Amino acid sequence: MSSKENVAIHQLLALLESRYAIRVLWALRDGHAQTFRLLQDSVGGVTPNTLNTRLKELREADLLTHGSDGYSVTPSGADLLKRLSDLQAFAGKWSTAQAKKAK
Amino acid sequence: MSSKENVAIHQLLALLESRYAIRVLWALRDGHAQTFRLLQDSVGGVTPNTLNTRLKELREADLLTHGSDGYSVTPSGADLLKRLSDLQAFAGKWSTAQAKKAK
DNA sequence: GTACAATGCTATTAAACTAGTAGCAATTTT
DNA sequence: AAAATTGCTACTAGTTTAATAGCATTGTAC
Repeated sequence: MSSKENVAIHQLLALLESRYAIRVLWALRDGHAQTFRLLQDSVGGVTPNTLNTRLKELREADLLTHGSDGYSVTPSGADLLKRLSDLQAFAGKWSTAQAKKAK
Repeated sequence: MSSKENVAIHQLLALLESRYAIRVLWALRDGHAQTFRLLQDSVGGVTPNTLNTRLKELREADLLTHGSDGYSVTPSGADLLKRLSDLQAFAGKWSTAQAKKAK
């Protein structure tokens, strides 16, 4: 019971744990394609080397593609983003709670 | 419109993007506390240095605590895990799809 | 058809992070 | 009082990412 599903989630997390991986997907969550350089700005603070590495990994994972209009998420990537959308709401609550503690 | 919520999600992702961060939380998703060394085994392949760094960060973020029986998630951490639970299902679909492509 | 800007990157060096392994001080168990 | 278990720390080495510069290609304007 700890085999197949655990392997799957570990593979996925190994991919998403790399720095900027989720943020690249997140930047494309509106479905519109973005160029390499625009994506760099959207993500913020990522170097071209790292961005390119992430893009390769995410393409191999079939979470995004590169068409004539730039990079955009695949159906699979869109599915993942849908499942991550709750993070937005959580981040809001969590962030304000953190801010209160800090003072 | 790109300020508060984006800052929040970026703070959260900066935390969760570190290697093993999500997996530490994930290992505690059943609600039971785990000792440092058991956690090391549950997560798998993490060194004590790294695990300790993650635990500090996650404690400061109020996502987990350390009681007399070991480490366990806080209410906030449990909330986050609830919102991440869809990843399990996605990982399953995605993993098998990847396997097909590989052959 | 040629200067121009924008595209997707690659190259290089330095800093930061993580792995691997050993072991210690403090508590709990036997 | 041994022995085991707890949560770590120390140290060195390898991997990942940052910072900055710039190149080759394509399309656009004049």
